[in-house]
Amino acid sequence: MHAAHYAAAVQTESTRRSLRALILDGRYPPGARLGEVEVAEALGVSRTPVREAFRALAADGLLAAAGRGVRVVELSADELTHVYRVRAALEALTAELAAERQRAGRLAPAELTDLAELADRTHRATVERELTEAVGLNRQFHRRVAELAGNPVALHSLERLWDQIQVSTRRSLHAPDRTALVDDQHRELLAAVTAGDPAAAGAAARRHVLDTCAAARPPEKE
Amino acid sequence: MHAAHYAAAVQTESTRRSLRALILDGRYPPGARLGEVEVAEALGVSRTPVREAFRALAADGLLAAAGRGVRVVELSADELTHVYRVRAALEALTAELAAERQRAGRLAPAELTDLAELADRTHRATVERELTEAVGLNRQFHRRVAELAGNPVALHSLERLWDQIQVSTRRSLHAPDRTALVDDQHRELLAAVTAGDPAAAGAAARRHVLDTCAAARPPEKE
DNA sequence: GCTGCATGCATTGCATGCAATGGACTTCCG
DNA sequence: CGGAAGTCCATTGCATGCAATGCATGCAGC
Repeated sequence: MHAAHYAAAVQTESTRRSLRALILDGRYPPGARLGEVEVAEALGVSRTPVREAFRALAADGLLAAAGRGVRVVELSADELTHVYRVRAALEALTAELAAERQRAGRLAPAELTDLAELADRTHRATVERELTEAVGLNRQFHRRVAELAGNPVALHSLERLWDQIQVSTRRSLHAPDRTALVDDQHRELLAAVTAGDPAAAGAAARRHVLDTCAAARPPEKE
Repeated sequence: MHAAHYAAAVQTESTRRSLRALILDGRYPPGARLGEVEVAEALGVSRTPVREAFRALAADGLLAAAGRGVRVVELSADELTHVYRVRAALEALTAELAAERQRAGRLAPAELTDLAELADRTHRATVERELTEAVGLNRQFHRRVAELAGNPVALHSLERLWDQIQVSTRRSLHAPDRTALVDDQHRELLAAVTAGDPAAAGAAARRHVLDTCAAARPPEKE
C-alpha cells in the first residue's frame, strides 16, 4: 500500500467500481460475507476507502449490513418479485416517455436504429447460447430505452434495480424457450416507441418485465 | 470530542439521521456547502462518521458532490419535474397494489380508517395554515398508502424521492387554493383503494402527483 | 485598471492506531 | 454426553495524523 502513491486521488470511487463489478460478475456470490481487511488487501488500498465503498454499495442495494460487517444481498423470491414490480412500473414509465419524445420528434432516427441493433444482437447472442453476453446486451437494450426517455432519475433508479436483479438471478442463468418470446416483446416495445405510441410502449414494457419476473421465479411450488 | 465516549456505537447512523433532519428542516438550505469539520464539531463526532454520513446522504440524493466537498442538492425545475414523474409512476404502483390487497381482503379495516384520519388531519392542518405540520401529515398520508401496498422496494424508493422534493420545494411553501383540490384527490384515492379498484387508485394517485408537480413548478414562463 | 500567475491556506482523501463488540470455541457442570 | 457459560480472538467503528489538492487572495506585469 506504499507503492500506490501515484493514484493519490479517488481510491474510494475506484474501489466502489471494482467491488461492484466483482459482485455483478458473481465473484462475490449472494450471501457472501465481505471483510474490510480482505477487500482492502485484494484491491491494494486501506480500509477507509473500502469502508466507504461498502456504504455506497449498500445504498445501491448490492450489499446489506449483516450485524458485524456486510454481505452481498440475497433476495428472497418475494423480495425479488417486489423489485420486479417496481422495475415494471419504471420501465413502463421510461417506455412511455421515450415514445412521447419520439412522437414529439425529439429522437434522432439513429437512436432508434441503435436500439434495433441492440435487439438484434441480444437475440443472436441468446440463440447462440452466449449467455453472459446476452445478459449484458439485454441490459443495454433496456438501458437504451431508459436513456431515450430522457429522465435521469428514472434511469438511475433502474440501474439500481437491474443491479439487484442481476446479482440475484445470476446462478439461474437459464435461457429457456422464452428466447423467442423475449425477442418478440423487445420488437413490440421497439415498434411502439418508433410509432410514438406511449400507451402501447408502456404496456409492452410492463408486460415484458412482468413476464421476465414470472420466468425468474423459482420452479414455483406448483 | 473526548467526552462522547458513551455512545460508543453507531455514531455514523446517528449522524446520518441528524444531518438528514437538519437538511429536511431547511437548516442547511439547498445549495449550502457542508464541511466535514464543521458538521463533525456541530454533532460532536469525528470526521469519519460524518464522511460516511455524507456518502450515504449523497446516495439518497440529498447531498451532491461539489468538487471539493459536498453541498445540499438544489434541483433545477427540470430535474424536479423528472423526480415528480418517477414519483407519479411509483405512487400509481403503490396505489394499485394497495387496492389489490384490499380487494383480496388482505387489508385490515383499521388500516383504512387510519388512512382516512390522516387525510382529515392533513386537510385540517392545511386549512389552519399549519404549513409545516400539513407537509408532514401529507407525507404520512402518502407513505401510509405505500405501506399498504406491501412493497418495501417501492416504499424505499419513494422515501428518497419525497426527501428530494421536500428539500427542493421547502422555500415555496405556498398553500394556495389547491387546498380543496388536494383534499378531493386524497379522498378519491382513498375511495378507490377502499373499493379495491386498482385501476382507479393508480390513476388517482398519478393525477394527484402530477398536479402537485404542476403546482410546484415556478410561476412558469407562460 | 485588468488579467494572469504564484503562493498560502483551508479542506479533503487516505492510512493507521486503539478500543469495543460480537462470535466462535472451549470447558465445565448437570 | 449434552448444554450453557466464560473466555479469547477476529473484525469492526471511530479518532486522528499526514500528505495532496483545489481555491482564494494578493501581487506583478501589461
